[in-house]
Amino acid sequence: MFSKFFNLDIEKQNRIINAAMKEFAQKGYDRASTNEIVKEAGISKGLLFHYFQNKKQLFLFLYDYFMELLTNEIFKKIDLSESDFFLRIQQVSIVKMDLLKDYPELFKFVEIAYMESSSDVKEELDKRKKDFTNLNVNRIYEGIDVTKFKDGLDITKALKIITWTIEKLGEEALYKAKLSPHHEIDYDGVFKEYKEYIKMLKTCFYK
Amino acid sequence: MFSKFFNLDIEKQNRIINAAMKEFAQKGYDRASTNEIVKEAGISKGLLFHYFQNKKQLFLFLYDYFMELLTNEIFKKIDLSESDFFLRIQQVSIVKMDLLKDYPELFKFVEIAYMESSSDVKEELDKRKKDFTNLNVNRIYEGIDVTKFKDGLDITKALKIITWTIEKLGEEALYKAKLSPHHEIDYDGVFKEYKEYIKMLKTCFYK
DNA sequence: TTACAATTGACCACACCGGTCAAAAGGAAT
DNA sequence: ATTCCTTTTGACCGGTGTGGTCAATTGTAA
Repeated sequence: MFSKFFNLDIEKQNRIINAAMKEFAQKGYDRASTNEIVKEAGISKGLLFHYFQNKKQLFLFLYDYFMELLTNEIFKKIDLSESDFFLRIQQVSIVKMDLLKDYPELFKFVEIAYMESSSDVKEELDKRKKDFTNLNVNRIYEGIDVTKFKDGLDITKALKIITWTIEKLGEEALYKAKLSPHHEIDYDGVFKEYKEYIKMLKTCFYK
Repeated sequence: MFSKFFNLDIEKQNRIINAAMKEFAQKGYDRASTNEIVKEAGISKGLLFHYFQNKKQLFLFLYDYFMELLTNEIFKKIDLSESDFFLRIQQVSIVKMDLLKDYPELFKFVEIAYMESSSDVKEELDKRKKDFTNLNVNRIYEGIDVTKFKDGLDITKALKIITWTIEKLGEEALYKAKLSPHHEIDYDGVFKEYKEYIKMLKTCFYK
């Protein structure tokens, strides 16, 4: 299907993939412009449509490509036998941060793909979602050692509060980075704050 | 400036305001279409531009209109002498929910205005933000009775965890509503869950 | 009947869109 | 130098939708 594309030198492949991903992430499917993609990738319009039949195929290719990359990266680096929830979720956070370093727009792309989905691609996208979402998301909560939590505690709620806090911390870090001069995330600062919150939540919820 | 507009019967004013706000909330400034606005409002294209010089003025008018409405509503219904943080934030949540009932798209509009801001309106918008944001946002944290919190606790962090949890609860409720058949928020269910979370957080952070 | 304000919607020039295709450029083998 | 094939180009196409205009119509009150 995309064998022609994969015969390109990798550097060019990546230029195209990242340019397209960035454009879709910023503007969503409908508003994303193939003209902008080829300009950013430094190739001609014709070439893009030589490798990808049309805009829709390009988008779905990117979706598959990054979803596989994402799951591979996450489950390669996560130790699912770790039963302490805080350590488990810390692993996830670190993998996410690493990915965010290499592909700054990746999560926005995934979010776009998950939420909006213009009618053009919605149907194809929904097929793919069913195979993926809950399967992998819930695996992160599997095998957690609940005996560490205080007795009588609603553990589901506790896990949610912890997850939400960490998510919001990440969002805050991204927002701060956006306002900073070079749009860089202060990883050390974030991690330090992160550990402080974890400590607080542990005294809250652990025995 | 907009005296012509305010001489219209209120029902028509509201139709125009809500149609425009909805369109901007859904698509952001650039993609929002004046054609869609007039169609939704049930007026002619010419009339819109009779009352509002151009798209930019219309957007800024809406921003001012709703920001004033929002602050008025919130501070009218909030008892700032209430020094218990949970009760204080509960008041805010209730006001927000009420507003969401009357203006379902309002918060998305505010978010759009706060985040994206096409270059066309960014400059004017930034001026307005400075006057507003921190002034009103931080007032919600003013005069809180910190003696109720456990000794040695990092209160700033605790307040954040509480705020974030409640925000995420709200987001979750909205997302659920989106998936439900009539897009209705299950207020009773949300409020029940809300109280359970509050109870948990109180045992965490209060003496 | 008149005068004025409110309202219409066909119309404009323009920007940009996804996609095509004849032609040019590059490279390897002869 | 010539051939042949692949890779790459970018001008070009028909189409869509835009923000904004304005001559003409309608409503209204004197």
